[in-house]
Amino acid sequence: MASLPDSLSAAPAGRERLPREVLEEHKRGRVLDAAVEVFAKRGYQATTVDHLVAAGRIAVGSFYALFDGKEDCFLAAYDRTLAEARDRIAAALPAGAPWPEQVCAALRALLALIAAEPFRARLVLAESQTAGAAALERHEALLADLAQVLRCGRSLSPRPEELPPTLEEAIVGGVAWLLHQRLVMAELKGIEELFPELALIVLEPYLGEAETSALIATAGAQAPA
Amino acid sequence: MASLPDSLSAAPAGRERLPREVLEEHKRGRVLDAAVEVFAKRGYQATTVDHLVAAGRIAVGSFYALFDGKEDCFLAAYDRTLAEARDRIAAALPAGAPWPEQVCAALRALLALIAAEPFRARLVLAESQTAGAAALERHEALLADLAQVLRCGRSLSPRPEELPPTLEEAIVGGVAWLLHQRLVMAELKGIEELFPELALIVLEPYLGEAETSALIATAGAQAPA
Amino acid sequence: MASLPDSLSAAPAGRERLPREVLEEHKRGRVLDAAVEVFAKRGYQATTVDHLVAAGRIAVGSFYALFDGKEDCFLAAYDRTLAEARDRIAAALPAGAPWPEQVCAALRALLALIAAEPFRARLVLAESQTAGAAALERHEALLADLAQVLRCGRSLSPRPEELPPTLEEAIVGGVAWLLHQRLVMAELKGIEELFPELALIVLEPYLGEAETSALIATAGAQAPA
Amino acid sequence: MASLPDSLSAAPAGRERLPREVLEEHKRGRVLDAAVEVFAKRGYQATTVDHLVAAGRIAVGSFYALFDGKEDCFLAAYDRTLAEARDRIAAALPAGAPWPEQVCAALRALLALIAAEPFRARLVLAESQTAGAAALERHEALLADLAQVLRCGRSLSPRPEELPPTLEEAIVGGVAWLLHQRLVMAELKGIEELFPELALIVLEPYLGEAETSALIATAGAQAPA
DNA sequence: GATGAATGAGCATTCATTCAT
DNA sequence: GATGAATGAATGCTCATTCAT
Repeated sequence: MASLPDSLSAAPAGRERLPREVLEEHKRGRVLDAAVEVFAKRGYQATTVDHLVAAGRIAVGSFYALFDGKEDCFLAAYDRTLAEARDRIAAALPAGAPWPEQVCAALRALLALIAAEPFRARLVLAESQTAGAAALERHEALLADLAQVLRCGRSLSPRPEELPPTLEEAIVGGVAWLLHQRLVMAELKGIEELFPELALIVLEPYLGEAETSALIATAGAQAPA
Repeated sequence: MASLPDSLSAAPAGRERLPREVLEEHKRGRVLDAAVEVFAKRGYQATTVDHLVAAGRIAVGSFYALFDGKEDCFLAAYDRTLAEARDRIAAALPAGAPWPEQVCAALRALLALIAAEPFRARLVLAESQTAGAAALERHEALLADLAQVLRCGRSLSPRPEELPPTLEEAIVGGVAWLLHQRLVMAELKGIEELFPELALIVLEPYLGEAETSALIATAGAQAPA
Repeated sequence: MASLPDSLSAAPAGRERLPREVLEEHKRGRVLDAAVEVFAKRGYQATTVDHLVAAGRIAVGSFYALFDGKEDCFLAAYDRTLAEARDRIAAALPAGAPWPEQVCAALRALLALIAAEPFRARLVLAESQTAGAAALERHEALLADLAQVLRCGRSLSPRPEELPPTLEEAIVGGVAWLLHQRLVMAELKGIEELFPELALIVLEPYLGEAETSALIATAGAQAPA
Repeated sequence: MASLPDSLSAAPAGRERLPREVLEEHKRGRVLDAAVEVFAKRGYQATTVDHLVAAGRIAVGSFYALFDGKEDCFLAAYDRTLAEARDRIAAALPAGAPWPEQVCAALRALLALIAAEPFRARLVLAESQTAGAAALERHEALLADLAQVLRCGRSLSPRPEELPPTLEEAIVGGVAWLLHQRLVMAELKGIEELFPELALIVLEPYLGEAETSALIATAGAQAPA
């Protein structure tokens, strides 16, 4: 679904660039971009195929050539959006830095992304729960994955064995809920200022209050844009 | 409607109980009980009025005499279920006991309720997020309310001012997420064993790790059924 | 349907007046009065049995004991209203006066009735055309009847044989249309001032312009209330 | 929609006519023709969308693509029918002839139209009164329009100031009523023979009995079909 | 006789999906 | 490959009528 490999492998010829597959992919991309906005604005359930078709400036038939139906379109939009977000957040991570700083950077990048792309954020963090079973599964997988990432922090804890087994799921679920709330209330102004709280909530269980606070103060100073 | 004769004539005799209003309410109750199950099993979106009507053993017209429509029925079922759950949990609280023990008792009661009534639990903790705007609002109000209750624990913390402002929302959201996961995966076996983890997650931020663990050990020993 | 004969024939006994049938009739009358208003306000089609039942302060079952259904209720209301109107107009006629003056008196009485009872007027002159086949038939019968009455005027014409055969139907239809228009537009203020025009339209074909105008001037002066 | 290619490419060749829009309009026309018949036969109220769909040989969805609903369909049928009738009657008028002869020609054309297209006549002259507020408004506008046309005749009257102000409304209403009666009774045989009566009713108030009779005799002789 | 709860046929409308052009 | 007209199953809802109490 991501078009990166295409542009890399289609290199041989000189002219006649972007022949079929690329155009195809480009079109799909356009439609998905439009779909993200429609899903985010109207909600998955209230969105009809006609809405998507109108927003994507394609014919109904083309829509069904591109996707299996509404749900498939949503999932494609979800996957694409999530993949891109992952890439961007990965790109924002300070390579080689210690885990806590990576977490801080990831949180910052996440909040920046939400602020920059509220529709996409809504799609991934809110609508994914109302778009049917497959989407819910993806949402659960995402949070489970993030919980797994968080679990690495246990090695930094003085007493890892005393942390509750589902601590990470709870942390991730809690943070997701905080963001979800902001998203559905459309209160995105200053969402980036949530960083200290979130960082505290996420890191405190592993580093303790003192160290976490110190780190946040430092990280706060480092924050670029 | 027309309960005048009832209240006048129903007092003396022992027979002729449950005259009009009571039967009416009883019927509504039956329908709501059936609705809870249908909503929980099929999901709100996949549920049609016909499903509800069939499960409730009433005619379509009667359904619309009882409710304004599908959503109204869901909200009524939600409200009823939540109110009853609140009552039961309140009844399980050790009056006069210190806050942490109250929290433990509430958590235990909650888990017992979920184990005993998985359909109702699903309705309140899972479907409420997919049943439209009004239901989502109720769900948000519920979590906000629980967060408010939790906020009382701050007075027990050695350094309340250093707790993140949205800590309670995160805790409640995190716990709700853990339960939600179990609910949608129908993994309810042994859900009551989640108690120690949940208690740790909920209380640790206020009491610290040591005290919380001690309390849980005690409370664990006390736990009856 | 009119209760007049009842009260006359039920005289024998001293006490125990108005036993069953009269009460029954009284109830029916109340319901019909209410029905007239409902039908006139909402229109026949938009009126439901529930509306009639609510307005008549009776139970649904009683409604069906009184009438065969909505249409039957309308027809009963129509008949009753029309019969009463006929009685009142008949009572307003100057016995023994020549035909043109009778017509004038009837027209005046009709306009006064419309002004005094707009709901009833609407029922008879407007809704009767939208209340199904039976009602339409009654409406046609009414106009045909009035046309027949008008036909008496031919003997006053200098050249009766040259009047078009359907002249009376046209006159009656024309007047009915004028009134219908006022009724549906709820422009009833000053409807009684329509008298000179209507009288001219009705009588001119028989009496000629000059005589008719003179009569109207006279009749106008005579008009009491 | 998308008629651009058509207008560009359709000019030269002789084939490929009636490209998109025309077919579309043709379909709508077919459906409206069928609708006229259905509405006329069953009456507006008794007609369901399913009836229209069946008669029009289209799918339910197509019906709603063509019209907003039953009422919209009726109004479209009414407008179309009335417009065509106006055109045909206008085409039958002897250009340059004096007003009374124009009126006679119009009346003849109207009666011929009714005889030729009884369903359409029923739709316009009868059902328009039972098809809801919008249709009734159209019916009133039509009669008001015709009354306005008639009002031109006043200049031919020896004493225009003595004609009642609403004379034209009464004449038009009267004639409409006569036709309405025939229509709902399905007595259309020999309806064209109504011409002399109608002409007399319409013209006599302006031209007097003698002149009108003479004109009708002449016009009767002229009548072609 | 009176009541009104219960019924369910019937209706208008939407929308995901197909397929001929 | 692209188009969008056509489809019709599915849904929510109303309301005239019945009948047990």
